[in-house]
Amino acid sequence: MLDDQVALDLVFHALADPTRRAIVERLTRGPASVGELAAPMPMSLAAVMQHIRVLEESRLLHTEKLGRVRTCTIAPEALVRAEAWLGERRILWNRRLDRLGALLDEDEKHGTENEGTSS
Amino acid sequence: MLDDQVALDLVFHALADPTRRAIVERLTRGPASVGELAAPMPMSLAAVMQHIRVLEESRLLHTEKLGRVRTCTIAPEALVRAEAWLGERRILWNRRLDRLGALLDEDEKHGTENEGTSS
DNA sequence: CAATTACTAAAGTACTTGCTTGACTATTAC
DNA sequence: GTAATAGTCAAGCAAGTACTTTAGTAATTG
Repeated sequence: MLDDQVALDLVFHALADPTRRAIVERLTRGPASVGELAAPMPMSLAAVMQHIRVLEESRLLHTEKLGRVRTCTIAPEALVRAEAWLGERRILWNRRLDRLGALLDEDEKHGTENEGTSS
Repeated sequence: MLDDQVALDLVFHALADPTRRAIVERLTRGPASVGELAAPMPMSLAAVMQHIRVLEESRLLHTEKLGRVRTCTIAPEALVRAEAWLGERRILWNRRLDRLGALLDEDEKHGTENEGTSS
């Protein structure tokens, strides 16, 4: 529960940068080396490496070095976790709206005037 | 497309903080005033106000002031947008894995040995 | 072997965050 | 009107971020 919070911190923070999202987008099309990921980016390879480290620490991807090239692969679990958190919020919010709507319908039938949001 | 990127930057950055996620979680149960949101937090009301501003700028919530109390309400569109981005990545990744799996099955039938990741 | 390639490590820097405190402004209550 | 409430503004600060450059190391190639 507590580590869960930290994990979400890391994932959302990792995704809050366009370069890092671009890396994730690239990797959904298949694994790539650090060099391949850096090539289209308007910054130094060292900078891209730092982004990769952030993504790895957030568990959005994992890497493996073979010879002199490090290959990066997406690791979907972290992505799924973030999606689950968002989905949960959406569901709870919609459920609440439904309840509110139902209450309003009830009130309409009985001709009452107050909203009835249980504080 | 370009503003889209900025919007995602803002939403993910806003969600990368546990205090702000707690605010969003609270608001999924219904609107609340700044004071109500600040009460359970281990920081000054001014600090909570700043978090609320970040959330508002990311369009995760909207606020309205009536008399001397400002009421905050969740605004689900931004949340849905972030969820959509994540969902898209997951779908593309799974589709790729399916294709890869199908190729491996094919290869097995034909008794070939190479993987066939189109570089 | 020497040169190239593919990364890695470290230090420096401009900018941004997440707070704080203190002073201030409107409402509302007594 | 005076006092309490609910929020706002702004300055300041410690820590963190997103880069850079420079100087490496370990694999591969010719």
